[in-house]
Amino acid sequence: MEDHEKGRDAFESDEAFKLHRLRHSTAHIMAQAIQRLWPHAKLAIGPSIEDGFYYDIGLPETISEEDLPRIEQQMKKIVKENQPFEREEWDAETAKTWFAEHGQKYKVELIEGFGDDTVSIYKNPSKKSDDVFLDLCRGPHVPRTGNCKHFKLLKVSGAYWRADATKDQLQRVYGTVWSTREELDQYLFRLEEAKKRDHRRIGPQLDLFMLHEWAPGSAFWLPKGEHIYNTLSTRMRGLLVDNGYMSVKTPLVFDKSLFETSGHWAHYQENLFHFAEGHHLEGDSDEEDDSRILAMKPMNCPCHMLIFGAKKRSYRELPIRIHDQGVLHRNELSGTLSGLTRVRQFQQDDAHIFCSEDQIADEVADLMVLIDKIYGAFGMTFEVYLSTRPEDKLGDDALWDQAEGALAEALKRSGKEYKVKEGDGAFYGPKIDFDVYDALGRAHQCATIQLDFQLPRRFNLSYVGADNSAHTPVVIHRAIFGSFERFIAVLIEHYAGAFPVWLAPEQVRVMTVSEKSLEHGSKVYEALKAAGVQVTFDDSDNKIGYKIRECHGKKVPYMAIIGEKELEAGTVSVRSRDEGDLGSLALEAFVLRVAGEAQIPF
RNA sequence: GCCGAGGUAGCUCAGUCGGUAGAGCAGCUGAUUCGUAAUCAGCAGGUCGUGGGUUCAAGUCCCAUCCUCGGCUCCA
Repeated sequence: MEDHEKGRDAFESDEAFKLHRLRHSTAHIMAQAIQRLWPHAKLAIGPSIEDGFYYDIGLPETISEEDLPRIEQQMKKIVKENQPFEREEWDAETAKTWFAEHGQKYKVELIEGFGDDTVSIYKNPSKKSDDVFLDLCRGPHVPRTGNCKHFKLLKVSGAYWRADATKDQLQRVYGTVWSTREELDQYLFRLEEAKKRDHRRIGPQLDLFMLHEWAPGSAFWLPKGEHIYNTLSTRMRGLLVDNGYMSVKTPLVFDKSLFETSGHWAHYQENLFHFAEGHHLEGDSDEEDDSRILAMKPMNCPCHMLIFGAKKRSYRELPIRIHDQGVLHRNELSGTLSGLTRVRQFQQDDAHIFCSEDQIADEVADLMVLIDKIYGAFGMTFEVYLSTRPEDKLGDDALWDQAEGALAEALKRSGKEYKVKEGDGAFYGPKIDFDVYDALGRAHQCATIQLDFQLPRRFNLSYVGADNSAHTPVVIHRAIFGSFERFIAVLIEHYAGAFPVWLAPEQVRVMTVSEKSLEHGSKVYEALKAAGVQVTFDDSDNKIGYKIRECHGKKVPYMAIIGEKELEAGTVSVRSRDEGDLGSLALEAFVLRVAGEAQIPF
């Protein structure tokens, strides 16, 4: 096989393979450029990633964004030199010695990690100097550096050697590269578009939510955002109750015993907010005394275990489906917080289904129908993944066989294509993950279905079966939106803030052309309000053009413009956010239209 | 938490070498009564994230701290 074609089989398509090769090769070019600028730079790894590449570099000086143009310039020179990529097989010991002599300790560590007798090296000889850049690399690469013209460096950040916080902190330089100038431009344009849709920009702009430094990681939902939140949560609750769920509210603060039982205290303690029950003033040695330790729940499942366990249960009751939108707190690392997508306080459309093993397939099949319906209503598509038993799992193989079989069966019944991620399940059970795609084609993890054999055991849960003996129920953890916070963030970006009428916090804005139409405008406003429309009235004495412009900025779906013509005819002049001027409509017809579009489509 | 960048009026941003804090939009007041994406004028708005320090003098320099942002999964 040609050197440049090695590894083709691992990719889905020629296109994907070529992009990988291009990206990985450009990472080498960047490494060479950086080494020209900082000869003592220690190279770590430089893989291709989705849409680009990065290279991790150990360097005492910091590389800042201002250095990127210098690096790019150097890279352009290397591209122009059109150096070949030449593969060589080296004896591992020889390679280790070479890299050690050149101060490349990470490469030495990598070679030791492989444990192979030989390693492959890629050389980039330069015609202009004796300088030969070489790097430990599995390959493959494009034939020459001249193949990597359309790149751009994007950002620098920190990253740990081998993703381990106890190891050296390296500097990671990210870049992107494409086969053609057009593709590069398109990608950069997409980045710009995504920036414009960023929920952290649009959210405050549209008065949906705000953040404050005194509540890091927790959102303030302002009236318009609260309306969206409430629309989604109320509808979801109704839908689930219609589908045989019971809806509950459960406590926020618990004795730590609950989490000792659930396992969170042992495995999740660093993410729990906890405190002593006794009354303490600042400076007291708070939790060292003998008072009880309380913790805020990070998940609802332990509460639902208590509810199930509070009564003697019969197989006739199963499945028991408990829905709970309880407020959850997780003490995420300060550096990981981000807008609404990574928060410390949130709510989920959470539910736990307690059932027997042979009910799993039916339950999951029903969920697939719900998930399909809901994401369809938002115009979003999704991909499905089945994650199977990992190596360090709990429970015997027979149980896993049955559970994985049940999930697979449910997926088949749903008719959805799905991919299997072998070994990617949780230690306590297999799961189904959903990648939801927004309007920009970006994937988000929202819905999830996870089987759990362990938690019911930890809580000693049982039900009496038809055979009059005790059985342990299986628990299905499931969410459709996932966290409302994250889901609304996804929606804001999906719609770019231009929500459909049924979700829009302000559906119609009535506006007057002049003072002369105040009275008729007021009537229209009242009529819409009486019909249950989310309507506001702009009776300011600004010019109509100004009002339209302002309203457009707030992405209100409909403007009802009221002037003297409308007063005489008893109509409204309607301007749609998406379709522009719709002309005159009878008031009743307009009300009907808006009310129709205000129906929640799931 | 760690590495890097940032924080100036409600928002977007300017502020040179350390020498009296600026603009546009938004807001308020007044005028204007107007037909589909910005009417005019005036006024007000600031402990420059917070706390220390250096200096005759700090938005600017130094230290600490908080928050926000880019990352810390993609394994040569």
